[in-house]
Amino acid sequence: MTERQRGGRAARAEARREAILDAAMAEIAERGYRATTLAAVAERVGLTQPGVLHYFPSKKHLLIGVLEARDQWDTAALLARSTDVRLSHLEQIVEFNAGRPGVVQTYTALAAESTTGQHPAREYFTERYAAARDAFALLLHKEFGDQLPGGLTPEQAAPLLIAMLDGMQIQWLLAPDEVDMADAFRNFVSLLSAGAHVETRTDQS
Amino acid sequence: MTERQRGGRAARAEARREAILDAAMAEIAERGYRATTLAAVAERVGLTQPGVLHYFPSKKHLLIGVLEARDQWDTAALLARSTDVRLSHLEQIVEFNAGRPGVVQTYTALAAESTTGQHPAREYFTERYAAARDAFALLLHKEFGDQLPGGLTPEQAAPLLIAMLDGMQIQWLLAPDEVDMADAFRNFVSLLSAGAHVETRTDQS
DNA sequence: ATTATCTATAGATCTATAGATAATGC
DNA sequence: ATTATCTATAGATCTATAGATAATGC
Repeated sequence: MTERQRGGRAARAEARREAILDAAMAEIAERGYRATTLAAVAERVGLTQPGVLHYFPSKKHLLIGVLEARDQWDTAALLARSTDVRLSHLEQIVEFNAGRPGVVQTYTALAAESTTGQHPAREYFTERYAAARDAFALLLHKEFGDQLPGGLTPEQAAPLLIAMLDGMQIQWLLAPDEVDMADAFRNFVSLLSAGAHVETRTDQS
Repeated sequence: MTERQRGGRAARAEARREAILDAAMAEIAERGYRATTLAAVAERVGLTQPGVLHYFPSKKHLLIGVLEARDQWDTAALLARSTDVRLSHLEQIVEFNAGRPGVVQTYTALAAESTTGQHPAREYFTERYAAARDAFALLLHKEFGDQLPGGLTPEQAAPLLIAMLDGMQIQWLLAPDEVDMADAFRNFVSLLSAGAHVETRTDQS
């Protein structure tokens, strides 16, 4: 820790790596992974292109680095860690992310891009979505029990909720002024709460 | 018509163009637009790469051609044309498309890809989604009136429905065995019908 | 004549490697 | 010594153009 504060060689290297990841994230958010060039990432951090490759030996390694550095904003990861997240927290997260385009954008665009061809992140996203479905199902179960409106189970509703968030992301990225992520989320939750046999009394009613 | 059957020069040219569009569509579905090469498209139709450029003067023109040839499967376009489409028809379309990966896949992947950077299809998709939101809102209005479960209006529910379909597409492309598009659609419709003040009696109840 | 295709290639990128040089810390 | 960066460049692609040749139909 003192070492980090003093700024030894290792600490500065770590700072560089993070700066490169930030730059890569921004580039990927703007162009997608395939259209991102190492040179553009390099320029963003003030290095030459081989300079970047000193820290990440290939473009693929860089992508993996970006994906692994996700945990702060990845909702699924959050749910996996925390045992007691409720829908109201999720709303805050959605709202927070809506204000920071670059980050979430990176993930939705990357996820969609990863579905095509032999993409280096395909496996990553396949596993991530499977985990997200489980985590969301658990959350919905805690929130609504095992009977949702329309006779849906939490397991059936979870993928819909995730899909809705991803799909809204696309619409929002294309028309940020006409579409509101947080509103959409609230509306969807209303749908899930609608039939709710008021058996789970909410604290604010 | 007889001209087409006889196969005049123009007719054969038209057939070529369509074959090229099919090939391009397949390539784009597999790799996305940016990763698709003219050479790969050419090989698929048995031409050389400049041979393809004889029909579409640039890669961008080819993409535009693909997008404009969409009308058969584009749900939004269908809704725009037909005045009386109901949710049950929509379900059939979803089911039909679920069996023909390549086509819908192309559009969802392209739509997501178009959100990044200066993508040649960005404007196309922006307009398409705006039109889709209107069309779906109209459809929902006809189906459920102006009061949906959770107090949602058709205008609020329409983007959610579209988003859900797009998002499910991503999940399905990543895990075709764990995810079912048609099921998801039916489940979402259940959600929309749930609170439904049984004023519209369903025939099977 | 016009249209369809081909070969050849210019020109633009991009990733990744090789090898040199500068800076840092034991 | 080790690490950080740079310059230079090989090698791989890709789009698009130029120009030649073959096929087709008035």
